[in-house]
Amino acid sequence: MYYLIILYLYSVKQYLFGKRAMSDPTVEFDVFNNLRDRLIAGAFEHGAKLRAEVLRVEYDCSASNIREILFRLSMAGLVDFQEQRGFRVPVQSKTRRHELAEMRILLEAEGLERSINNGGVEWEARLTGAHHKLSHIESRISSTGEVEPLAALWSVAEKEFHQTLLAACGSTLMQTTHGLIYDQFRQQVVNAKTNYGYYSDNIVDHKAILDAALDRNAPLARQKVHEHLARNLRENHADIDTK
Amino acid sequence: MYYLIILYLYSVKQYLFGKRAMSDPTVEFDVFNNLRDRLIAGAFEHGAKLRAEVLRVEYDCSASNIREILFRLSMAGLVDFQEQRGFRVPVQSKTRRHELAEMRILLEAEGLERSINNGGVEWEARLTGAHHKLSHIESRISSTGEVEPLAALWSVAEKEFHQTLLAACGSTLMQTTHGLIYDQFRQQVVNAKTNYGYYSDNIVDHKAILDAALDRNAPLARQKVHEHLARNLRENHADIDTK
DNA sequence: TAATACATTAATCTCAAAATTAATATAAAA
DNA sequence: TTTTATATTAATTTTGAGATTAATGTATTA
Repeated sequence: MYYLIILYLYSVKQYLFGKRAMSDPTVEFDVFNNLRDRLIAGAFEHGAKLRAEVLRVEYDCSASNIREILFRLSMAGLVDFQEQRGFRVPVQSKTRRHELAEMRILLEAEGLERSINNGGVEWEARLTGAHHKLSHIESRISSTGEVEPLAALWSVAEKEFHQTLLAACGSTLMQTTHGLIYDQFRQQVVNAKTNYGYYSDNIVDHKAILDAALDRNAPLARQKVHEHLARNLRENHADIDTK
Repeated sequence: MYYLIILYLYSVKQYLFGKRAMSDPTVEFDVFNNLRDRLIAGAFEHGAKLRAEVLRVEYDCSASNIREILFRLSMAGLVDFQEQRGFRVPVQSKTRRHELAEMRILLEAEGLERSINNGGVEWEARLTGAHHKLSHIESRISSTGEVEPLAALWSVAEKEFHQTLLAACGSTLMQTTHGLIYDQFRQQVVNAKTNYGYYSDNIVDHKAILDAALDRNAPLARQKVHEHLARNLRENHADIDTK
């Protein structure tokens, strides 16, 4: 039928203008990652509506694409969805921050202990490298006293360090689960008006965790992870709406 | 403009044929839950392709609808997605079952301890009730020796019991996370050819967990949860493809 | 025979518009 | 004035079809 003609014309077009490489991500994939990063980085006001039509023009794609992506992000806990009334950025609440911190402690303490037991020298090297990059950034922050200019760099370095704690735990499920929780925690804590979730104690905290890990001291490592994150169980973050 | 005429005609149609109640779930919601339940119950062969066109006619909706739902289920870990080559039922693997069991132990032990510390008499009542229903079904299974006829009933009762263990832990995040893990575990274990994940030791296991919880003996409760689930870390489930 | 290129089919991905519902503004009634 | 009902606008949900890519079959060549 004439379907073949269309396919042929399409192959001619591909020959003339080139085609997308198979390894390239689709539009969906691109937009998904970008939108996720923006949600984690606090690019939207908490509680703000995420209208498909608005994002559609912003990303130059269809509303269906956006809808699929928002559904996925809602399953990742980064977007709230209500039937017939659309998608929203989750509101920041003390309770939610509290629960996310607890879950991080549970997963990172357990995962780190397993990494300490299973990991070899290559894991130690990876962890040391991640810590080096992170502490470099944090010392620059502490010298200038300004988080803002280095917030983006710090975010990726801090995530890398904490993910590496679990890198040798032997369970991809534990790592991916932790990744989801970590992102939600970051979204809850990040606030453009203040410190992006950065604290001055971070330098000593991260160092203590690193040292305990390299010493293969699992109980101490668990304790240091707990101390590092337990701050979020106490402080009120008065700058953030408590709702 | 003439847009209003259409809206008016639509209101006439609603008057004549009735309209969906606001509390009713949308098509999406319905199909999502049904498809999730089927995936957990083992209605599809593991590794089977989930083609949007097939499911579309089955559920009498559009392919976009199915696509959105499959994306959501993929984020829940119940469906595998690959760009440009669609959705599949996850294959059953020993590694995955192992990791899911480990995560269940971690979450249920921790969650149960917190429930023991926080829960009141109403939680005890709920747990006792859930166990009563479960043990009733399990004793019937053990007397007949046939799991099949009661598999569906047992599945919901077992989930209810294990969810109730965390019901008073004070963290909705921990409960929802556990729910996701539990469903994936069930999907991995369920196999229509064998026992749906049921074991004869379940009766004494569940009873031991209940007793420890009612005794407010957190360490013992943790141990019993571990013993109950650790079976999945040892046995090979030779009946299931190990891949 | 095996491997490669091409033709064909079948799937996935993208899109825009129609169908349906929610939200808002306005008028009528209490 | 307050409330309620109605008209209007704006959003979400659903659909089907076109665009693009993957998978399969067939012929050609080494």
